[in-house]
Amino acid sequence: MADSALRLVLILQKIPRAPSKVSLGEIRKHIAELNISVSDRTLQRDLVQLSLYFPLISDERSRPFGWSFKREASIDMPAMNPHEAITHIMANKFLSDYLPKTVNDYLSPQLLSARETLRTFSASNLGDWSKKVIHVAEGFQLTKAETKTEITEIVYDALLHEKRLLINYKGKVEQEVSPLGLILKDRHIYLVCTFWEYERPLQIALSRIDKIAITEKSVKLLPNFNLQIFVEQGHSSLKKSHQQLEVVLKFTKPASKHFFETPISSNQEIEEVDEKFNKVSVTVDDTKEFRWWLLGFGAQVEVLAPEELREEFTCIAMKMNHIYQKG
Amino acid sequence: MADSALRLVLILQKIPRAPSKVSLGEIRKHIAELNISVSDRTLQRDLVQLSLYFPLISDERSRPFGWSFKREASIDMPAMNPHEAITHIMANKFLSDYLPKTVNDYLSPQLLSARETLRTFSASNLGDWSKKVIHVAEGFQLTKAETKTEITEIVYDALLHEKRLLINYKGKVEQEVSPLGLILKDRHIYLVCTFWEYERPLQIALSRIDKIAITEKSVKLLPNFNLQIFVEQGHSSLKKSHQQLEVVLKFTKPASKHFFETPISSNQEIEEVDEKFNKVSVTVDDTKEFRWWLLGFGAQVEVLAPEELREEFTCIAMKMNHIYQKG
DNA sequence: ACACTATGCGACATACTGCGTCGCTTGGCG
DNA sequence: CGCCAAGCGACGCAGTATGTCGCATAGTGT
Repeated sequence: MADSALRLVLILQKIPRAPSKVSLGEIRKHIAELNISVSDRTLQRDLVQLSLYFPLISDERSRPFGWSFKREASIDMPAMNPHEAITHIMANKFLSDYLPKTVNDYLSPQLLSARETLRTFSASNLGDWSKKVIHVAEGFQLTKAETKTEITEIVYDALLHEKRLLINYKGKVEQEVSPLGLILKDRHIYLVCTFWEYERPLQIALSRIDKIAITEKSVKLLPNFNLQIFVEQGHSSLKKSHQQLEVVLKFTKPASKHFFETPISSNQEIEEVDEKFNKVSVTVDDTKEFRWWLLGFGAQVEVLAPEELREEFTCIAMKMNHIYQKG
Repeated sequence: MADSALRLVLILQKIPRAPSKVSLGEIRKHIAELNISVSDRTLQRDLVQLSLYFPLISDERSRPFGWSFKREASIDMPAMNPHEAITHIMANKFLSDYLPKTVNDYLSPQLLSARETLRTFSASNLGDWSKKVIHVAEGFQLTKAETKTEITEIVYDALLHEKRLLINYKGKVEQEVSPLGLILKDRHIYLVCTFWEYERPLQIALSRIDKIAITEKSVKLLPNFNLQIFVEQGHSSLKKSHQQLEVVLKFTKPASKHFFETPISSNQEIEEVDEKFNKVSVTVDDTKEFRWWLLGFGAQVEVLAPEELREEFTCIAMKMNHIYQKG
């Protein structure tokens, strides 16, 4: 039997959260794909019925009407299980330290139901579950970039519909760009795009865009563009080379202690030198980041090998000493 | 009739993803609480109906039967809109670089529907959407800890039900612990817990647990325990002090360049010294991490103020120079 | 500016199906 | 072994969901 109630549920499934919307035609198509044939009139009635019980809104400013859920509406199906709920809370704590607020806003419906799930499930009311999970950011944190919601949304739309954008960046004049992709890096979101008819992709931080508008013009296609390769080819100047370094380091024991817990790399070997020092041998990518990280240990580490790296460090140590001695 | 549609949705909402499950009795209770009175027979029929169109499975090995969604099933209501979908993909890329695989496994149903949403929505088939978003990890990355799924699940359960755990940690003998909370730090998940009847909370890395079992014994309660305070009180030795430092730094221009884009803190001021150097004044928390980060610049930065910090750096520079000169 | 078409919506009659009830069967538990 | 709870097939009736038709209105194309 072609159950009408079931059809209502299937329709509900196709209705997105505002500001997205679906037309009756799209719903008809979806229902037809499921081998349910009913007249349009019935679907119209269904929508009206559903809106009695669910927070649906129909945008009647233009025809066909567009149906959507209210923005904050959330109906969780399947019910979130407690493990998933914990995971959502952890993920959220983590993301909120690194990604712009916009990102967490979009994920907040899930977060709310995670909290709700744990609230009803928790053995006692010993406390809010979000207090049982905490994120301690590693390293020194630069300020997190905040991007205006409107700007993020317009960038998303342009990427989705593959339309060009008009942007004002850092107070410069309006530029027309063809969006290609997004890079998450250093707590910022960067838009990779080409300018006007040029073919060289560049990256711009969303947080630095002052004004933005989407156009009707389709993007300039770069058939061979690949974001992964774009990033790897050091446009982002990440890798010093694609080579690996076999490094031998002499650490003070306190400094080396935490490599027991968190290995630098999978082939790490630790060996005791004397009562004050450990020797650590590892293979790492030859990157700027590695040098930066290693320099951070200051006088707690000595580079024993390779010779080139030792020389780099000798040189830096000399220069630093020189800087501070002269004062 | 609209009642029946509403009822179906309410039932669906109560059905969790496998391996959790609900019995008809639990559904009846839930429905009754919402002031809907139908016979059990109707509910049974509803479940059968729903399973025609949704990936429901009923565990008929024992009575009452247990209903659940298939493990990978995801039904998003409201339908995910494209912006949410993009956000999910970004969040996933990001998390997978930092959190154990287990975490992403739990989030994967949403990820699947995000991909599906974008696949149907995308203007062209220019490519998989996941290729339009990329995450470039900042800094030097230590290896990511992987935790066995079973261990994570048991820890979650113990936290949820507030039961003690028996763990074998780093090959030591079995210990009884009362779980208190989770800390995310340095790409690891740490369990904060007390041992036996002791009252001092300690943290252990999930990745270092070899064997684990949940008990029926309730946790030892620490009424005054607060995870936030536990972390802040420097058990994790994060803050050198709660004080702020007014720092003046002299950077080489290349090094200072990226503070224009990514400020160190909100009150940062940059001023030109000469053609080679910029002077940067900022207020920062007085932490180890800040020193580490600053040291990473090597000879590209000079600490001008405060005097104490300058002395620290002078000392480190001397020691480093000493280390490398002796060789 | 025009007609044309798509969409939305009220009314109506009927076939249909969703619902509770009853009773039999099966499995779990003491 | 026996009792009780849960599952499920059958049945009949009430209620309503559905298709159809017709009209109004808003876009669309020429």
